[in-house]
Amino acid sequence: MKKKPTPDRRVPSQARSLERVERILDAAAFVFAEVGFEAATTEGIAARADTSIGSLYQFFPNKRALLYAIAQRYAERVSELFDRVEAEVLAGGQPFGALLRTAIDALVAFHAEEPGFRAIVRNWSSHEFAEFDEAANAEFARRTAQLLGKRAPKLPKSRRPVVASVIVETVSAMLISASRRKGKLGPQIVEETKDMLERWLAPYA
Amino acid sequence: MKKKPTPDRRVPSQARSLERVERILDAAAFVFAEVGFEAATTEGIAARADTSIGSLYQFFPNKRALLYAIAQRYAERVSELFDRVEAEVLAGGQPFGALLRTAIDALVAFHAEEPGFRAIVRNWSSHEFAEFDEAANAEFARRTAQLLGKRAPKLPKSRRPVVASVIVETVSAMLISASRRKGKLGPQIVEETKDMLERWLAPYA
DNA sequence: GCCGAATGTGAGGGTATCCTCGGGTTCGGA
DNA sequence: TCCGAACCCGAGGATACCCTCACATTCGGC
Repeated sequence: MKKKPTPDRRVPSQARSLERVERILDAAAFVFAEVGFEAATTEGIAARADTSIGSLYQFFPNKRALLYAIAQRYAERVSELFDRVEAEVLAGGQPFGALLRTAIDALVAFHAEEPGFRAIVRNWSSHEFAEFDEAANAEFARRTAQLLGKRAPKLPKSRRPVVASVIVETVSAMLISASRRKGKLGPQIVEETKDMLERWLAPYA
Repeated sequence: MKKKPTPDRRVPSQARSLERVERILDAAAFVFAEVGFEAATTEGIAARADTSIGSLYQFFPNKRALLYAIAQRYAERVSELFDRVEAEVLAGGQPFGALLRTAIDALVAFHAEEPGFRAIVRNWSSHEFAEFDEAANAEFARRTAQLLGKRAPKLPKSRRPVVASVIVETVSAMLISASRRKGKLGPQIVEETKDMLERWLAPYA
């Protein structure tokens, strides 16, 4: 529990180092998603990025900065996903249930194909990253609550934040548990979860 | 990723050592629940148990054995909780929704007051304990599926295991997320989750 | 081609933590 | 009371891993 001096790092400017930083982040995302943050080693990440441990520390002050960088890289992508859902809401074409299902499918696909996102979701609720967890959850819950305001008018305004929290927690638990199962069970879990959420929320639409 | 030799340990026989083992387990449960498994140190656990690191390793071959021992200690208690719910089901007095709510309340209370149980649930889905996670989940899901067979006859038999899995994952995610919130938000999350599960499952009753 | 800045490297220092081990202490049956 | 077994202890060996640093290499404007 020491204070971290957090020494400054060089900001990459040449194309060579920019590409190297990208490779390091990809490798870190892969390794974090694969074995978890604690078990991951910086040397392993450097090796997988086909570079040296020294280069890694040229650009990242410490291991945790890697996770933060990945988070930042994906925050925007998830935010775009929200944007798209909001656009759908404004277009007003889809019924509530279909909208929910589409959104969840998009998240599941994103989670499946992006090791970076998996790394984030997996370590989401880790002890080490309580503040980060809090911030991410607050952001997602806030936007979810906004959507509820538009598509679930029968839901009392005071309950919106809580309902949004439950949605966010339920969906992220689903992502993790579904991705851990082998065979057909994963997709089945996703489908049942969609049913659950839809039936729960439908009366408020 | 080495093979663990897992050397044998002495089995406590005298009252003195039995009590010491209990103290060590209590301390381990507390520390694991407090800071997480990875961040916990065996020396810290020994200190909190008011004993020495040497004594700890007299009875436990390694750190992970502590978590397993705690799990075993609580497996029985949770099993008893299931027994009670099953008895209620057989008695047949309570309507489905009330039964669900009672069961969840019991779990929430248990989770709140037992650091051992918190330690287990928290590390439940940790990477390091995949096999253990699998086993625990399978057991809880199996019993939940049985209960569904009795109280949700309209649910197709083939969907029972999946629905049971979703229930188990949702409830454990709820336990963790609710216990992390300060103030009234925790209990509110519990209430909303109960609503969600009840509304989802009611049509199958 | 020259040269300073940017970049790359990996052996090793520092530290944290798991677990052992040899020696001392306490217990409890005879 | 006696004695072997059970128990307790904590310094330190072994290991793992984060991160630094001094030096080598490459880049790119001139």
